[in-house]
Amino acid sequence: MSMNHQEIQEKWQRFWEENQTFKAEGPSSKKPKYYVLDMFPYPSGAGLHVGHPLGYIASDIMARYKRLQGYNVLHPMGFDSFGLPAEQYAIQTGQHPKITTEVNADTYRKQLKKIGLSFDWSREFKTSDPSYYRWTQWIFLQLFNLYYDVELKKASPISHLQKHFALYGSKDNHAFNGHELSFTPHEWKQYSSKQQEDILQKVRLVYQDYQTVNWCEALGTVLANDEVKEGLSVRGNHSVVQKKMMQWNLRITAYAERLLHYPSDIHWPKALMEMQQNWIGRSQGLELTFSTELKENLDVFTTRPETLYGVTFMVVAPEHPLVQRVKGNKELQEFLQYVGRRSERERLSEKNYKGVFLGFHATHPLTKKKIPIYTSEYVLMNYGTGAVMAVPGHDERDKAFAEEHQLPIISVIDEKTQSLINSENLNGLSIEEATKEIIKLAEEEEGFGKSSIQYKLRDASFSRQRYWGEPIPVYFKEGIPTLIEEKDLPLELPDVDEYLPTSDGRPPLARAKNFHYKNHPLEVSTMPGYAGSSSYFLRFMDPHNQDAFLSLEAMRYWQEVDLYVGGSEHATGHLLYSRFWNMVLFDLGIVEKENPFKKIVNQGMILGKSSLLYRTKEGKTFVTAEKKDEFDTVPLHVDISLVDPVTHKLDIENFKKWRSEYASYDFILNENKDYICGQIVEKMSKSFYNIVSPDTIVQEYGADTLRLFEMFLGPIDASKPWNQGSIEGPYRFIQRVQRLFLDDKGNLIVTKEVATVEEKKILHKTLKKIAHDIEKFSFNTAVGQLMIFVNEMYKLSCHKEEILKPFLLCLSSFAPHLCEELLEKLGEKDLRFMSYPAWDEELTQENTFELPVSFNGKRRFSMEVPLNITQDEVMNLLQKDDRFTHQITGKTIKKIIFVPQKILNIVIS
RNA sequence: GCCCAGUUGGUGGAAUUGGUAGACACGCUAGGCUUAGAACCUAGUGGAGCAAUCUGUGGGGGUUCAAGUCCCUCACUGGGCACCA
Repeated sequence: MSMNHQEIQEKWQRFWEENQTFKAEGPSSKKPKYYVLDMFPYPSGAGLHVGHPLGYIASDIMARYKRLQGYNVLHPMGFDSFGLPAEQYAIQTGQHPKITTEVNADTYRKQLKKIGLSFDWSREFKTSDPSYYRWTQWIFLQLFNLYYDVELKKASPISHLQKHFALYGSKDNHAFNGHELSFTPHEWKQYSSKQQEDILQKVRLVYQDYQTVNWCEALGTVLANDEVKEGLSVRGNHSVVQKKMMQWNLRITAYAERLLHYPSDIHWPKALMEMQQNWIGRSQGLELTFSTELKENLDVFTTRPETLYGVTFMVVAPEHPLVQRVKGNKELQEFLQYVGRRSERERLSEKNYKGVFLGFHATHPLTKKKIPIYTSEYVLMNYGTGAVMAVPGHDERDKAFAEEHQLPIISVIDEKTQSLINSENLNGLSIEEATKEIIKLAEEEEGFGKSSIQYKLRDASFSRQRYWGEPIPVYFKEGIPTLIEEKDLPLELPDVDEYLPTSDGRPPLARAKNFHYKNHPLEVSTMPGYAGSSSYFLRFMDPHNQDAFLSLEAMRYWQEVDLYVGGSEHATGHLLYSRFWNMVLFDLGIVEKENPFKKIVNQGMILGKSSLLYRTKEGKTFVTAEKKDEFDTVPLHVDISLVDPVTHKLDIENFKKWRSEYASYDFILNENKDYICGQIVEKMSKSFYNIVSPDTIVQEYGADTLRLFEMFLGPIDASKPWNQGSIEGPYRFIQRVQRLFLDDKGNLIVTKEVATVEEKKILHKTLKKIAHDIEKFSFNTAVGQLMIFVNEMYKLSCHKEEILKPFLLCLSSFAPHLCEELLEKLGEKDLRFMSYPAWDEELTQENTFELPVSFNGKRRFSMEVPLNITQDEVMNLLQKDDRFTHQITGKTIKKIIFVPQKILNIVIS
């Protein structure tokens, strides 16, 4: 009789809770620290499916393993609880999102505990708790009071800059973006408070500005670039248009260069870093000034300075200021109207480059030729200078435009020799030499340009016209955005009668009564979803501190997240914003490390297997999968609980009950009179009826089996379908482990016998391999090793405590409930006071090995030899071996390759 | 279009980084136990062949004594970016 996993789970989960087993020690701990963090979830109404815990289980194994290794492990969990679904539910039902959030978080917490995850729940918070978002708002205050100093390369207090302005005006200021300012100290003093603030807004790290934003009418809010895909909102697929609005923004562009660099001790997946680097999109080039027939010059940015002689026309974005200078050009007006009508999406998909000549010219800085200036959609206002020097000879888009408008195309680089042609005195130079030469000309001799670096990264929009988010701690004093005082934080989210925008289109917070501060109106937009998640990992270090965001002791002790587990989809969102906030806090001396996450592991997605019925297009009939091609059918998702997971046979009776509208339908069956469903692998989703809940698995097989199974599915970072059939393996393994310790009646059969060398060797090799696999995050092979160990014990009929007890410690990170129970039966009180067994290095080594012997690269046989055998010794042995003499009879040995401990290859002819 | 990752039995996946494939598990086959079934235990299991042996890591080519692993090329799958000058 095997133990009841339900009972054991409940027993130990209660034990852990009562004894606060996983509570991390404070910063005064003498132990070394290890901080393992999971990307905390948004608690949705659907609860967890088996895909969610994949990363949690992996990080939990690491946390438990590190505890056994003697580390003080911080392994917290919380909830990213601000967000759209709760708000939309509130709009529909009138229920306060706080309540929805609470209920959903409770469900999540319960589900997570059932899996036996060793979180320190004493540190839990939700981002929507006022006691937490107080500190999110506090960081907003910091950002508001900072500018980025390009000389010091760090954030600095805005008060320094104010002093500079009063003494020297805008001259020689080192503020990022400060070059746009131009005033004397006298003028500064004459400015009104409002005018001064308008200037400061141009340099603050969080600032208000009219911005062309991604406005989603259907969601009634502004979206960040990464929340929009191909002109549609990522959430809900609603259409998104460009609109000018007064918005709060984060000046993340100031940190573009610093965000590009990672310290050498950081271990992130390569793909993740590349994604971030592409997103930041640094390009080095030359900014050139072309004089025009108007008063204004035209600045362009190019990464190909060497093609300067190939410029035959200029193109500026339709939004470029130069375009507005043109008056009374009917064709241009029509064109601008046409552009204005088009959505972002249409503009991007356009491959025929329409454009209009503006009616005047620029002068080429070297040839002094007149170059016509055009405007076209393919040039973007928000990259570089919003204007390009067109080189149709070497740029596809410029070429397409030139062909469309019959403009000359000059080739300046010979394709064969890769050297310059048609470029006057540059002719014959290599691309590299020519680039240098042009830069020299531009910067020094002729002075028409300077080296420049451009980034694709844009400032991040920080306003949302939404209710369920952190209120922005700003009020408007005579129209001047002013911070509320730190002592008055948190600025709590007010109650409203409805969660919709007002009739005049203002955000829901505008509905709140008395939403004022010192009799002035408060900001009514709220922070975006990423605000709450951009510093939560720091707050976990010191979650109950009422006086500070993070105490000095906690910061010095915990330093950074050692291991961060989560999905790679956060590469350009959460992970980038978090690094940015962390860098600002680093500049302020509030955090110890410039980068917050030392190692990141991206877990893959567990996909669902959906079942499909095939309905004929006309007629009320379903066709079995084998015969679906004989009919014209449309697929229909059916709940996987109605389908046999192995045979894919449909339970027709229950299907008809599930969907009564199909009760009268006919079923065309196969030869065996069965209806077989089609299968496809896709994301687990409510709407596909393919969700497998961890709760049912835990109930049927136990939490330990679930944990082992999820780890055994494959590499942690791979996406893989949930394949329920193979859960039997880990389930049997758990049973087999039990049977090593207990007989059918549940009596302990473990003996105190002394272990043999062979048994010890197996144990110590396992201990070593498992430790290595865990460190390498190779959990699937680790589980394999555990299984091999148990198989070996069966073969040897070994029930010796000396061997089995250390094995339990090794297993306990994977299957904690079972191991606690068995260890208790062996007289151990509490896993907390035990440690991962040290292995004897000598016992893990073999002193002989199987040397493969091959001839001409073909393996013929192998022989057991001592580890350190020499080539001569091997050859001596071989002379006496029939298998060798047989092979070389009548042949000559041309060459012998002997690689110690690897192979002996004999080349014969 | 560009960048990255991948392609190994019926299935999920191993392979000490160039050392002679397929660990572990599922499934399947046979046997044992059982009145029977379930569970469990034992053995087998890439393909072909009675066998020796041959052949095999998406296709083609190459480097090497030796290639799943390195190079070139093509195909496919997944992910990211995409008028970024």
